[in-house]
Amino acid sequence: MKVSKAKAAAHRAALLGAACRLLRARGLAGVGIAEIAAEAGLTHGAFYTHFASKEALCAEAIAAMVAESEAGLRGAADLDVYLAAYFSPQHAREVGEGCPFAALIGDVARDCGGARRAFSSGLERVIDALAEHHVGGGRSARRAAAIALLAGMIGGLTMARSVSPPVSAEILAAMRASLKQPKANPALPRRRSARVPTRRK
Amino acid sequence: MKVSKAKAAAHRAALLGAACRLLRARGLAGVGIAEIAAEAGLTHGAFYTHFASKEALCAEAIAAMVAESEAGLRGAADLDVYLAAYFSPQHAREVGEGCPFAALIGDVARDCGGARRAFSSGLERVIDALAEHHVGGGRSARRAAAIALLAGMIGGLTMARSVSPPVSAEILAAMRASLKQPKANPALPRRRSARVPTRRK
DNA sequence: TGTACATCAGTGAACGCGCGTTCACTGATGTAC
DNA sequence: TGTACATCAGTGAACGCGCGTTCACTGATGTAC
Repeated sequence: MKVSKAKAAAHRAALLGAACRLLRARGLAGVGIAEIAAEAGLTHGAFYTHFASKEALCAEAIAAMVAESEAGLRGAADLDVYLAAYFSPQHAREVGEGCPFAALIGDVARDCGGARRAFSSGLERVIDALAEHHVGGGRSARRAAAIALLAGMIGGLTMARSVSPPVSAEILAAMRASLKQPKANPALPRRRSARVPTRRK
Repeated sequence: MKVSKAKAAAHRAALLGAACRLLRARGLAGVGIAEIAAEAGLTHGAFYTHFASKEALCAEAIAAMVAESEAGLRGAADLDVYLAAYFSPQHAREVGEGCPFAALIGDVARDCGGARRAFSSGLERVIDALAEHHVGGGRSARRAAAIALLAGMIGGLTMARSVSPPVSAEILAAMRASLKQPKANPALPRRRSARVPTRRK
């Protein structure tokens, strides 16, 4: 039966929210439309009044997740605090609520559709956001430093999620120590000073 | 019909080889038994005379891939040369022949079976192999440095594979510059010297 | 060495299953009068 | 404001499809004599 426009909009938001959680936790191929709809309190048929296809949903969910991620990063006052939380055991455990880049980069690297486009444009914006946390050097040098940092973040977190608990803890600790105070940035080997402090500290 | 034992052994090796290539290129869920068997010149029915299940094949294929990867790393004379090749556009392009950790870490992070066990034990051995390329500090400090390096490798390569060609090139260049000569190792912030040269240079 | 036959690697039809998607239908909504 | 009715969000059965796996069967292999 028909429902009010407000309820329909809420249903759409619920579908998108469930998709964000489930896709992150289990991957693009690991979740079905029926489960996403059930999580949102609907049947699978209703899904298609809100989204054209699973592919369209994935693209929109990824766009929403990376936008939220970018906002969180831009709102972070202290990069060290942000990184400590990023490499916390809790973040390693809660894949469904965590960094969408770490959770979905493997799936997206093989995708060729809208999901990849949403992911990659979000990744670029996050590189810029991270670059703004560095001072010194030109735009491309700051971007290079941001890329190296982001690579360590994504690689370190996914590594921690792929091994047994004790090794996971060792990896998280090593990454926290490694990326804290990125003052000796090897991406700028010939700058007069290797010191690249975070913007606010 | 029956075939000679030598041919049967060759068929098994062909199945495993095809699995290694296809699984890396398209992920654990992205390839079917029928396609792997066809790639090896067999039909899907023959597959089950060599492997108990797809899960068993995945575990064995991952074990083979990570062993080969570890051997390549241990045989590398110069880490800088190894890293330059690792972050080459060719390596970013040829997923099916490249680093199994970067290709499969997303899938394995969600797996709970033999595939994950094979992957994680291989990852640990590669951490040790990388640690041996560093001198200075105790075992745990060298492992921490190796973890940070490996995180950058896996994260950087998967990032380069998830974006458009120009950004991919930028990421690869930034990672090559960032990880070359890991002399200023942030994993050892309080050591008397941050200089941790590679073993042979 | 030659023969008879048990073994078993490989074939391909068939299985149940879950997937993404479609569609005839339902009935509350919200608009036209 | 009250009523009649077109709209359309949601339901659930049904679709084709590809998957992993099974199994009766085939026929070359390789062993026992």
